[in-house]
Amino acid sequence: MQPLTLYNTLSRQKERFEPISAPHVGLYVCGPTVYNYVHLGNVRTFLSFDTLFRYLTHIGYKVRYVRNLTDVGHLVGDSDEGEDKIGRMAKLEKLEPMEIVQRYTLDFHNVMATFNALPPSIEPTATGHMIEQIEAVKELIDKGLAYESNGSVYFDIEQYNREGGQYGKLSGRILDDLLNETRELDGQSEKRNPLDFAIWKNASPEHLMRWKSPWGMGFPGWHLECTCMSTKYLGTQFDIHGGGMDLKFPHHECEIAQGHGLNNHDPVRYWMHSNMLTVNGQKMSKSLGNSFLPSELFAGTHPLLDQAYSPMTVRFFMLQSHYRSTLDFSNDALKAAQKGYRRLVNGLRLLKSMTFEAEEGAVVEPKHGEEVARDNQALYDALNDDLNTAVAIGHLFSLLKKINQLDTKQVSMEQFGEAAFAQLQTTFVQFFEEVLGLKEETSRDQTAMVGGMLDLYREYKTQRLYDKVDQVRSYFKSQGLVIRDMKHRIDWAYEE
RNA sequence: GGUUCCGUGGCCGAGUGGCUAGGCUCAGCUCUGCAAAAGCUGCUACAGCGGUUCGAAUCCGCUCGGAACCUCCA
Repeated sequence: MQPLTLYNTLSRQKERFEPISAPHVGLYVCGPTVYNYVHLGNVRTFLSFDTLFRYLTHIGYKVRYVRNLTDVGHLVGDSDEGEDKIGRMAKLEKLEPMEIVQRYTLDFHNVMATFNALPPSIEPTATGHMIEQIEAVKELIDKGLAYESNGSVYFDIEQYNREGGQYGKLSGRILDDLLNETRELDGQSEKRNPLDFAIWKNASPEHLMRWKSPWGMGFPGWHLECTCMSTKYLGTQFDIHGGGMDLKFPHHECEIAQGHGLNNHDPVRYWMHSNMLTVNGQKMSKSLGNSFLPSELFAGTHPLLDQAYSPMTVRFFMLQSHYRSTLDFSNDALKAAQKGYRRLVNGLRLLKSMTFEAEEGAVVEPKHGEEVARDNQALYDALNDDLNTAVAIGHLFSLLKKINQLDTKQVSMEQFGEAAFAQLQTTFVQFFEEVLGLKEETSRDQTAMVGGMLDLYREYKTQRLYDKVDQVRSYFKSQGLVIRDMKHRIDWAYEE
């Protein structure tokens, strides 16, 4: 197994990754709230963890990757007093909440597939785990860590800390500071302490989404679903929990409190947080109104873009930075990424079409094999170092040079050697496709190409080059197309 | 105000004590019917000021600039 190190937010340093029970790895990532289209900032986080999932799998772990869908409980606006996001959209659009959830879930899945992200092993929903959540609330009340107030239930942070909990340890916050700085908010009278967070919310009849509970009709608090679902599918303690940096506080802090409260030990060994995608140095977010939708990118319709960019260009662009660094989104940066990505794809195509052939007794220059082996090792080293995809890509470019040299015969296969060539193929293809999740994108619109072929056909016909004419016809046929050679017009059609 | 992070060559972006990351752009060369591709070469930076050290982009301090979190957000 590779000596993988990961940056653990809890310890604020890179740590050697040791799973609880190798070769099995439990990975949980906070998924989207499906009340709107996902934007590229959201996508970046999911692609970062997709790469982690791919690499863990590549180096031999059996990963159970759980990524939830939040379809209830995530509130709009301040604290615990906002409206439910799904419910709000449902009212606005006069739809059933489940219609909202369905629409944006489908969009999310499409977008992730477009970016060549692998689906998680389990994709649980908050509404599908109502029983587990109600049970967890009961248990926390029984343990004296939560209290009911007006039909809502709150997690008691002071009590939790009195019993040895360390609320704030993930985000580096000191409880006393938090207490001193908390603003006064409306409706806090229900809580014993402004920092206490809702694990169950009372819901009045106007609420579209509400469930029966021992505390009346209501819905679960946002933080609770991740605790319940991660516990259910990965156990009370699992290996890796990921999410965007903006979830560190309070969401993940609350998850630790709930998990610890329920099971008397921390729920997670390694906490990983991916950094934000920025636009002109500012975080991309819906509320700031500077977000890009994937569809705007593919169509090039966003006002800040001067052309369209393909999904793989964007994936490559994101991989060229480290997941813990902010990444700034701009035309120039994307253009550079597009060029680089295409060069690598061209290399991939060449490499796949090459075969080793050499005369017997040819003299092999060992340096090629050594260099390929060195790059291969460097690729592993880079990814083992907290998933440094940027450095890994650098080594892919180093291998690309070898591919091009072979292709242009600047280095002969004889010199290169069979073993070196085999490793070049394996390493390049595996890292490019399997680990980094990049792939060749065929150009989608072939209308222009067909038109050009048709022009050639006309030309050959005029010149009475009937061999060529037949050749062109058979090309069309091989693509399921036919040429319609009519009196006044030549056109193509789908073969019927 | 509190906590944390960042400031790298024309652009993007790795790198945390000595060993030129890489990509894009630009210039030159080789190759070449043209065009391209490819290969080679060049452009050698670390916000500013101090300090530690034989040696700092990398550690420490200050200054300037920017960001995230502290409230829903990937």
